[in-house]
Parts: sequence; C-alpha cells; structure tokens
Amino acid sequence: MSSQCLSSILTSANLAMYQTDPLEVLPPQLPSINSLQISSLAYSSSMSGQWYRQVSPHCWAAEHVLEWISDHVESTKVDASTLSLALCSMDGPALCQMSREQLVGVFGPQLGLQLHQSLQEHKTKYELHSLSGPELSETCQLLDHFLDNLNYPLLSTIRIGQAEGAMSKRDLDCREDYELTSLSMGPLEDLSDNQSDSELSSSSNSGMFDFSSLSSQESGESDPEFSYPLISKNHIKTENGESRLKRPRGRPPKVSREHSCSIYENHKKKQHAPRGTHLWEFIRDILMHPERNQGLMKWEDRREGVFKFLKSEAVAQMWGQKKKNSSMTYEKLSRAMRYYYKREILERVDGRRLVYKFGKNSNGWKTEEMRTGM
DNA sequence: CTACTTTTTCCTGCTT
DNA sequence: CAAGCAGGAAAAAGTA
Repeated sequence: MSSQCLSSILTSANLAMYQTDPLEVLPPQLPSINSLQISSLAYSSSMSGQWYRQVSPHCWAAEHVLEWISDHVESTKVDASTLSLALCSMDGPALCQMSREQLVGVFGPQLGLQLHQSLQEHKTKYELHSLSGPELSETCQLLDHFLDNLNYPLLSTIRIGQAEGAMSKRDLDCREDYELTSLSMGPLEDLSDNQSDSELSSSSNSGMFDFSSLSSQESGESDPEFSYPLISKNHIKTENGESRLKRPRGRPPKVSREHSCSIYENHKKKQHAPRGTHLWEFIRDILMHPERNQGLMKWEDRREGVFKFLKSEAVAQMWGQKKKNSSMTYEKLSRAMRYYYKREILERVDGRRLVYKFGKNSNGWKTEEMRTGM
C-alpha cells in the first residue's frame, strides 16, 4: 500500500479547503503534521486554501508545502506514485534550505526542476522591495482588510501576491472528495493537545525529513503510517486506471465551523455584503483609481467604456479577497462577467481577449465631460 | 419562509 | 498547446 497515495493524499488534504473559508478560520494552533493523520491534514488545509500562494515559502507549514507540491504534480502530470509522502513532509523553512540538486534528487528531474524554479519565484515574489509604491499601498489596504477579518497576528508576515502565477483551473481540481470529510473526522484535539504555539506554527519537528537518506529512497515502501485507505463513492476511472471523483456541479457548500478553535471564532457576525460590492462595480473602481491599481487593468477606449484586464489573475485574487474567497480565479470571475452581457451591464467585445466594455446598465465610469459635454 | 438575484463552481466545446 | 471565451447547469448566499 505504498506510496500510491501521494496524489490522493494531497487530494484529500485539499478537500477541506474546498468547503471552508480559510479567512474565517485560521485558529492560532496549526496542528503539527507529523502525526500524518488524514484528519489533521484536512483540518489544517482547511485553514489554508491556497494560502501558501500568499505567503513567503519561509512561512509555509508542512501542509502548505504539500499543497504546493500537489499543484505541481497536477500541472506537470508527473506520476506521483513514485513519491512517498515521507519525502514531502517538510515545512517551508526546511524546503527553502533544499538546493536544486536536492529537489531533483527527491522529485526527479522534471518535477524537481519545476519545484526549484517555482520555489525561487515564490521566494522572490514575497520580497517586499519587489512592490512599487502604489502596489504596496493597495497591498496594505487589502492586507488591512485581510487581517481585520482574521484577527490573527501571525499573518502580519503575509505578503499579498501579485498573483501572476495564480492558480489554474487544474489547481483547484484536487479538492474533489466530498465524502472524505466524514471519513476523516479524527480527533483533532489529540493532535494539538500539549503543543505550544511555537512548536506548532513552524519548523521543528515537521521539517524532519532527513535529506541524507535521499539517494536510496525509492518508492515502493513507504511507512505504513503514511498510507491512507481512501475510499469514497462516486469515483470514476480514468484511462490510467486511477480513480477520480467526479464533483457535483454548483457551488460547494460551506462547512460549518462548530469545531473550529473557539478563541479564534469570529466575533463578527456574518456581515452582509454591503451595497456597492458587485463585481462590475469592483472592476469599475479599479479602473477609476489607476494610481492605486497600477498595471491591473487599463482603459482601451475611455469614452466607449472599453477596458482590458492586464493582470487578470491578480484582479481575480483581489476580488476573491474582497469576497473572502481565496480560490477565486479569472476563469470564474469571467463567467460572472459574461452574465453581465444579458443584463447589459457589459457589452461584448468580440475577438479581443480580456477586453470588456461597459454597457448601458452600468454607471459611474463616465467622466464629467462625458456626461455633460459629449 | 419563499422567491429572486448575484455570484461561484464546474463543465464541454470552441476560438485565438 | 495554453489561455480565453461561451454558456448551460446547479448551488450558495444575500436580498426583497
């Protein structure tokens, strides 16, 4: 029962984040991953939800590393069956110490190189100096909001990503297995019981992988405690014989957070989205404040209300932040935009990618001269 | 509580 | 080929 399961484990690790809103949770105690129970994995991932994309790799916990690897496994279509979870059990600080050669040693030439490159990108991306003034101010604004919602001091280290490399559709595909939640209700309390914050929040024992043993390490035999019999209904077989769960359509239900850590329970009662937070208004406001949102979007034809996304994924991420939805993508945002055609809030612009045009049922984007003069 | 609206998520197929 | 675009379908969550 070997290492079959990196991908399925990763998959299940991602499960919970599909169902929860990470911005609302994030209790102070990240359960240590070394127990490697699926429940803890699912639990801690529920607090992340692509969280790793928004934080320097140095701040990643083991589950973020797993998530990151998972995304690359998906995108490179590498056969994950040769990887054992043990090889992936390290936290961000440990990961950051790995050389290119070590990564290649562990993950093979293809995946290893890609991981190395990605790691470098993530590292540089979160260096503060890479942000220009306006970006920084916008970032701070979002961050304020973000932290306000979290009320979570640890996250003061977060750098909001520019998200060029934001998630692809495939990135999200792993959050497949609904059924697992019920299978994975392990005793979370046991995991965190006697652990102090410092132990939990980083490195120490979760970065325990011994790199010296790499060379000989080969698939086949992974520690039994690393294998999870993942059974679930509704799987479909793929060509490769792997089974994959076909997800139901529609928006996934949010999971109630009754079990979440009480200290960090949100005191704010579910706030209603205030008016003026419709997507098209959000887009309009970005366009109306270019100084704060440099490079995200631009007017193609100011008079006609034609505009273009320059950093589509970054805008989607910001929209996601606003809606407290860390898995927002341009693909989903654009679907919502397309619904505006029918309502004539937007007009179609054919043949030009990432270009939209305000329609007659939109307002607030015209300048004074345009309204009066013309 | 019901109906309705506005997304959000997923998907298949098509286009650039 | 990847990234976008089109829309259908279905469900969540807010609003009336």
